[in-house]
Amino acid sequence: MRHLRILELVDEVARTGSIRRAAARLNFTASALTRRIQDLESELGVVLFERTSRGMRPTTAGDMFLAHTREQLAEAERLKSGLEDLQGLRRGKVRVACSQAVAPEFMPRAIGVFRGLYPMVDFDVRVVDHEQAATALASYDVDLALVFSPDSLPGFERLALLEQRLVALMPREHVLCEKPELRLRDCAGHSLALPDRSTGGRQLLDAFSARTGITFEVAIESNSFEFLRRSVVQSGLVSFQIDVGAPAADADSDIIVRKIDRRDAPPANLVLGKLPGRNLPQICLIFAEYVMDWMALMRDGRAPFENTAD
Amino acid sequence: MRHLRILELVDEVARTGSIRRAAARLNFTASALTRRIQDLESELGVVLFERTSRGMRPTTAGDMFLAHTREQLAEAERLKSGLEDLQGLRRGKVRVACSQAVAPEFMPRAIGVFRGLYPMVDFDVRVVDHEQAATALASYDVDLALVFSPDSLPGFERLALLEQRLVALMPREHVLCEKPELRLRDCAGHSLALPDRSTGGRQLLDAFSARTGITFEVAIESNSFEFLRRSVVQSGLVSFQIDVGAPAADADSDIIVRKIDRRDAPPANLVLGKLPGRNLPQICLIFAEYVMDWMALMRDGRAPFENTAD
DNA sequence: ATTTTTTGTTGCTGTTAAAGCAACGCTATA
DNA sequence: TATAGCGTTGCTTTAACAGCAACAAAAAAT
Repeated sequence: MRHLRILELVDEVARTGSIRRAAARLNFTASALTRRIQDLESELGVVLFERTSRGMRPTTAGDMFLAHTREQLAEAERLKSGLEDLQGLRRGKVRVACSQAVAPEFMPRAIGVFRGLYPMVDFDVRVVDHEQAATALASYDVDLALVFSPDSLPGFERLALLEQRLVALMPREHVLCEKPELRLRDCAGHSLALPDRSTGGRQLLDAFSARTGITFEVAIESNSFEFLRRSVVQSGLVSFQIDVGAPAADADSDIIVRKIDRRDAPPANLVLGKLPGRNLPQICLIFAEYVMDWMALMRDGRAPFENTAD
Repeated sequence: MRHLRILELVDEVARTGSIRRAAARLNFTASALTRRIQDLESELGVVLFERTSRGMRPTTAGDMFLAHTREQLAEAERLKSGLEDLQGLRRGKVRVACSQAVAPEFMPRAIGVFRGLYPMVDFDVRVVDHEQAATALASYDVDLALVFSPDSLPGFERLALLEQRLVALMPREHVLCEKPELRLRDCAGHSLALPDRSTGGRQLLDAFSARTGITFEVAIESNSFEFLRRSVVQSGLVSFQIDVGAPAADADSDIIVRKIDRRDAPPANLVLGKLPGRNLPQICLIFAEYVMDWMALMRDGRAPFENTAD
C-alpha cells in the first residue's frame, strides 16, 4: 500500500536512529528522506525527531506518532491478510517471538506441520527472553509470543497456556535415573549445568533454593539450552529444562528425562500471547488457534509428537 | 494528513454511492477519482466497488476496506488530537448523536459550559433515535452518543448512565397539578399529546398499556418534543417526557412538571456511549468525562442547571 | 419509442509533488 | 588536526496526478 510509505519511512528512521541508515535500508536517498520527514513535521506542526549529532531521536510527539504508525501498519497488514483470506488464498507472514525452550522441538514441529496445511505462509521466529518478548510485541516487531512465564506480565494478553513441569536431564548411566520422579534435594549433591537467571526454569530453581536453603553445585551455567544439553552428555552433569523443551524420550537417546516432584517446583506456564488490544491479521489468528489446539492436546496427554519421534 | 487522502476518497464514494457526487463534495473531478480508485484496486488486487448503472456499491472486499478506512481515519484524528493536546491547546471536533430529549436543554447547556473551558473545541450535534445512534457510531459519523435507552444495545459501549424517571407535562391550570406525583391511570381520562413510537418514553407508556390494559386518549402524536411541549400550553393537553428533557421548573413557566410513580414506569436510563473497542480522540474523552461528571452530579440530586434557570 | 439525464470511464495535456545528485555545515572521534 | 558520519539544501529530472473534453451504456423522462 503506497500511501503508507511515509509511515514506513518514519518507522525505519526511528528504528535505525539515523536518516542515512534508514535511507540505505529503504533503497532511498537521504535527501529525499529528510524532505519527507520535514514535510510531515510541518504538516503536523510538530517536531517528530530531535536532531543530534549522532542521528535522530524521537521526541515525545515522535513517540506518539510512532505508536500510531505501528498500529496503522499492523492494521494494514491485517486488512491485506483479510482480503487474501477472502480470495481463498491463505498466505502472509507470521512473526513470533518464543523462548529458547520451544525453539529446538516445539516450534519447528508446529510450524512444519502448519506449513503443510498452509504452504504460502512465511514465518519469522526469534528466540527471546521474557522482557524482550514483551517489547517485541509492543513495538509490533512480532505478532505472537510463546514464552515460559510463571506469572502474568503486563503488556501481554494471554491466548492460551499450558502447565509445564520442571524436568531433570541426565546421562543414561547417571545414578539418579533409578527413580521415576525426583525431589530437588536429591540433585543437590550432584554437579549441575543450569540455565542462566533470565530463564523461567532457573527462576524456579532459585525460588526453591531461597525457600529451603538448599544450594546447588553449579558446574556450568549458560544461556544456551543446546549447550547445556550437550554438557549433560559430555560432562556427565545433571541439567534442568521445561517439559516441552526436553528432548523426546525415545529409546536410543543419550539423555534420560525425569520429572521433578510438584512440591519442589510449583507449576508454571508456557503461554501464548499477543499485544493487548491488538487485532491480529487473519493468518496470525489461524496460526494462533492452531497452536492453541496443539497445546490443548498436550494438556490432555495426547501430545502430538512425543510419541511420533522420527 | 495528506497520505490519508485516498482513504477519504473511497470513504466518500461509499457514502455517496457515486463517483461524481463524491467528486463534487471533495472538490475533485470524477476522472481523477476514478483513476485513484482504479489504482487502489489494482494495487490491492481486489475490486472494491461493484459498478452498477446507478453508481458504486461496495463489494465484500470493499466493505472490509471501508471498515479499515474508517478506523484509520478515526485513529488519525485521535493522533492529531493527542498531538494538539501535547501542545497545550485543547482543540478539535466532537461529534455526538443524541436523543431529542436532551436536545433543547441538556446538550446546549453542557456544550455551552464546556466551550467556556475549551473554546477551541467545535461540536457537531445531531438528533437521532436509537438505531440511528448505533449506526452513526458504527460508521464513525459520530464519536459519542447520548440516548435514552431502556436496555443495552449491541454496538454500543456504555460509558455512563443516568436513571431517568418519566414525568408528565401539563398546563399551569390543569387539574392533575394538585398531586405532587401521579399514577399513570390518573392520566387515562385526559387528552394526551404523546411522542411517537420510536422514542424511549413512548415505549414505556406502551408497555404500561400492554400490561394493564389501560388505554390513553391520544389527541396528538408527534415526533417533535418541542411541538408536544407547545401543544401542552396551546391545547391544554398532558404530555410526557423524560426527566432530563423536561423544562426547568421555574416559577414563571407555563408548564407544570409532575413525576410519574415508579411502579407505573420502570426506571430507564439516559446513557452515554461509544463504539465498542474504539479509541476516542483525546478531546472526545475529555468531553465524555465532563458529561459523565455532570450526570453523576445529577444522579446525586445536585443538578447543575435545574436550579440555575437563567 | 425516443430523447434526456446520469452513470463510470478514457486519451490527452499541464502542473505539481517527489526522487536523485552533489555539495555544505556541523559535531564527535581518532 | 584530520577524518568520518550526521542532517540538510540547491538544482535537475522524473513520475504521479488533477483537469478538460468526449465516449459508451444504462436508466429515466418525454
